[in-house]
Amino acid sequence: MGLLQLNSQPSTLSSTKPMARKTKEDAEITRQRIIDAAREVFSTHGVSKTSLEKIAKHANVTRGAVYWHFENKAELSFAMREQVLLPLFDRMDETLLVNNHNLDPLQRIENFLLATINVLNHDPATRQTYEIFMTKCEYVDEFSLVLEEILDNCSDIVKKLEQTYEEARQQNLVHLNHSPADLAMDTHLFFSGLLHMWVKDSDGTRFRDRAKSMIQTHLSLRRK
Amino acid sequence: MGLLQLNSQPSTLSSTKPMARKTKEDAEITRQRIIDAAREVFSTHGVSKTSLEKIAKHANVTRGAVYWHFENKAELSFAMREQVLLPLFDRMDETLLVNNHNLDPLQRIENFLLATINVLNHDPATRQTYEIFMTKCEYVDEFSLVLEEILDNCSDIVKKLEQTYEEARQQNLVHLNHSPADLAMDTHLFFSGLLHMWVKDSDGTRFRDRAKSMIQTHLSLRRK
DNA sequence: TTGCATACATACAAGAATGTATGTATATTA
DNA sequence: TAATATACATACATTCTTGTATGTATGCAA
Repeated sequence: MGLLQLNSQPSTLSSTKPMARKTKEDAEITRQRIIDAAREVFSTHGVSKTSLEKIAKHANVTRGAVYWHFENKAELSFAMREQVLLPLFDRMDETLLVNNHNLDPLQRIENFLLATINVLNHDPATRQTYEIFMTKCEYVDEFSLVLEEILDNCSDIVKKLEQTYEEARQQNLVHLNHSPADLAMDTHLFFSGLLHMWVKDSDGTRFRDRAKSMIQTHLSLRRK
Repeated sequence: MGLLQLNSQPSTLSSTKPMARKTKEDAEITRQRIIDAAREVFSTHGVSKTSLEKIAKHANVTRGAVYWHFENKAELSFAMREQVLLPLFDRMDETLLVNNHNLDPLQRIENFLLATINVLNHDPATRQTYEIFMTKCEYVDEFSLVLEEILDNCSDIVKKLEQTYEEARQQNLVHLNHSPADLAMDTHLFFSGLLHMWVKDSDGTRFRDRAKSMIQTHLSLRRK
């Protein structure tokens, strides 16, 4: 699926003569096709056991094309990761920090968590990318850098959660005997665990259906 | 390290003549040496990029020995995993369920979480194994089975936590508006997230020192 | 329109890893 | 003590994968 010829050229539908393309737009399409193919193959065979040859074939190109657009498998997967990370952080800022529709801070936190789960439920690309980087990827060599990035991002999330909990404290929505910093970290750890469970329950029978309910429970646990 | 000759034979310390051993005890030692070597190499290079040749050399044996004791790399890593999982579950039952020293249920939960972190802090083998299976292993092919096991184990843990929270409820230690099941799942997700953070913060500068404090906070959040 | 850079495809060389087959010396058992 | 199974070491064949080098057709710029 997703492997139909996407040429803008007169589509001679048989690919007997692989004609060389070159417009910048076509190249960009090829690049994206490679990323999409990589995601699909990674998610079934894991990063290590996926050769660039498999990815290329899945994208209807040759390894030449892959090496043209990406230095190697690691760089390709990093590009793949960025495509879902950037929207995630945008969503976080929008949902969590912007005072939407006069929602109270705790509701904004709940909405942020629910929104993330929603995206995972409805966007296969995001879901697969999460699965790949959480259960089908080994954080060694070049991938060690990703671990550092993840820790940085976590700090960022905790910081923003803390900011929101601070608002909640000022509005007297939470019990006063816990600091916003602690509440933020507890929520972050909860959500991190939730995502891991959600991803691991890939057939969706054991945990995924409980996720949203658990988010509501978690928030109600700290509302005054 | 850990590669000293462990022969019970007259230790001709130079290994110029690799003599064939055979007592059952020696074989068991060899088997354990292979597991130890695998753990060390896995934890630096990841499972996929570790060849059986590397493991064998690190254990001062040949691939022949590895293939004698284990079917393949997957089976070897499964054996490695079992060695830390069994003690974990024993510890859980002891710490969590047995009514130690008349500790109240919430204290027993706290102790269980703290004890697990303590083991990670003090036992390098357990720590490395956790790191391997959380960040240096891809859950595809044969390893998919491990994911199922993990989900089963999680259900087990949640069940025991729920049991303990039920005790706490009966002793009026927690707020009554949350079910033991929800409290248990929330705690499990918290701890799952905590372990992932703990493991990822491998240099220990960002998160590990906060772990114990976060556990105490988490428990105090639900104490009446 | 000529020429160069782009966007690939193809070809090549080399190493690495796996599984198995085989050799072999020593414990163990009968 | 002879026979067999154990516990490996060694050798071999094959497959996969990677990186790079090279070929080439086309878009685009001057």
